Amino acid sequence: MNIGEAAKAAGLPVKTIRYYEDIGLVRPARSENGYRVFAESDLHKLNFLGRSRALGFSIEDCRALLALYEDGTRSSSEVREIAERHLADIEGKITDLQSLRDTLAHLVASCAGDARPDCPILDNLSGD
Amino acid sequence: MNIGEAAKAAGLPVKTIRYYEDIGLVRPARSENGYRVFAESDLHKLNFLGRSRALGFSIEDCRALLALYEDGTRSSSEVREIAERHLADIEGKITDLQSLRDTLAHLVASCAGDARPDCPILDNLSGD
DNA sequence: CCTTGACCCTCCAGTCACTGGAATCTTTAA
DNA sequence: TTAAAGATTCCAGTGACTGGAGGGTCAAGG
Repeated sequence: MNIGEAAKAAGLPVKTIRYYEDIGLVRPARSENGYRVFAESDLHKLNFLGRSRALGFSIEDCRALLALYEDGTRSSSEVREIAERHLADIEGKITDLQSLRDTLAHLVASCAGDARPDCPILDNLSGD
Repeated sequence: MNIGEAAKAAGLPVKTIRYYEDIGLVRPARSENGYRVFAESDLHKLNFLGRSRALGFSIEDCRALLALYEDGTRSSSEVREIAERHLADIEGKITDLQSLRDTLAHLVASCAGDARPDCPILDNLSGD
């Protein structure tokens, strides 16, 4: 299976798959002409990576998760720790964004948004 | 006023201020020895930039906001538009993160997190 | 007068996870 | 035969800084 087909099957751009090989996340074989050849196991890894990335895990987290996935002697606590850290990270980001949103929403609501120059948004940014 | 003092006054790292000059957001004067000299107006701009960035506006948004701030003939609708776009962007991000959080929270909750290898998190990532 | 340390300068490289593009080769279908 | 599609490598750019090397400048203390 060539890279284009693998990309379709995994739902990832071709470029991304080449990048994943570059950084050692997948190691597809090569045929005589130099083309990458993806086996079922490679496809499985690509799908795993796609799902992990979609959940927002960093590449390094994905690397660790993939290693744990392939390690039959893992303990689920190792996996859970990674996921917990990521979850905490996301919750922090949500909190930060919510506070930004509240501030911005107030500012937007207070601005007439007409042809006049007076603008509470700019007033706020310039230090009131 | 040298860059170090300006950095303290604006609450920004020295490096960041140099970077802002690089990309044309501020244009401090120079003294004979080549040192940057920050006037009150420069400080004001730096504070404006710090607050805009803290609200999550992109550098290009900041550039536009600063230009509007300095343009007495602006209409507040221009400012409001930028803020509204940014607000919508943030709300989109919050929604995305919340859905990630929900998924992750379920996965974390379903994982024993003990010494055994069985792990619903990995099961999910590998496609069930 | 000299040194020390705190500043300041510029320029280059790295971050993260790709993405775009150039230049080239191989395969496939008409 | 030829054209299109798909493959290859390598280089550069994204956003918004940040770190570091290698140097210049300035005020205070001995």
